[in-house]
Amino acid sequence: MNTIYTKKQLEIANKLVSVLDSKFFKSLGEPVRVEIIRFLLLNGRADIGTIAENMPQDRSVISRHLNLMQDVGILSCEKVSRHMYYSLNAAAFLERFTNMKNLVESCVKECGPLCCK
Amino acid sequence: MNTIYTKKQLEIANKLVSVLDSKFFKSLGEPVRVEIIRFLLLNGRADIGTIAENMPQDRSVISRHLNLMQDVGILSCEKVSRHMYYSLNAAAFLERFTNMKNLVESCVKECGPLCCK
DNA sequence: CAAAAACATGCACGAGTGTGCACATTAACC
DNA sequence: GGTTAATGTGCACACTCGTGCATGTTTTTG
Repeated sequence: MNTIYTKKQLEIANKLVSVLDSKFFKSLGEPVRVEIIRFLLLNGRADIGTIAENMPQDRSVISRHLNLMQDVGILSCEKVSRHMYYSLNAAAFLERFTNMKNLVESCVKECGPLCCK
Repeated sequence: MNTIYTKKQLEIANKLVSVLDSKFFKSLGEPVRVEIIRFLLLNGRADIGTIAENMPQDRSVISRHLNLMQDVGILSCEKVSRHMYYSLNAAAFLERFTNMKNLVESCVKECGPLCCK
């Protein structure tokens, strides 16, 4: 087993674990939630009832999915009277993917010659 | 509910569902598997026994994780005598993140004014 | 040919979670 | 102030899946 790597390699590889957040991936690992993102992209801000009308699941189920995605930081929500409006947090959403892409790129560049073959 | 969107918006939003593959996200939603990726980045190609020695889980468990990640396309494997060697498929791994980042970027640009507020 | 090493696989157990229903809660409307 | 609409929540059920152990399979080694 090879235990010789530079500080830079170690630093980047460890950062990978934090950027590849399991909560974020789990939230996107559920097809229903991706479908919700797609809906919000096309239709913009909407309340729970409207979103649930376009999904096969029960309204309470959609409510829980939305709440979870807001916790992760993908969605923003705002309460207006008795309606709860959700919208895609596009900036944060894009930033997550940009960070992941950049970090994976750095990892491959830094550890590439070693990790492949 | 707003049902007026351009062909381009619809096309990109639908593509999102295919690129945001749930199997891929589920595979990265498990911390053990991210740890395996980190190990392969730092140590390069290794057989199952060597990888399992550095993880708290049983060898059979690691074997299943590796097999799953190979199915998804993250890892490559090669059988040499009775050893099964795994390595990170860096090119495919990076390509997945690059595709996701680019597509999300397109989505936000195309649907941004509509989806946010 | 027997024994050991490396791995795959079947099995059962437990934790997590998506789901739907019933009910509680909050706010607008008559 | 009572009713209705929109949402939050507790609960039970089923299913997925990570885990470890035991066993089977293949290949090397003595």
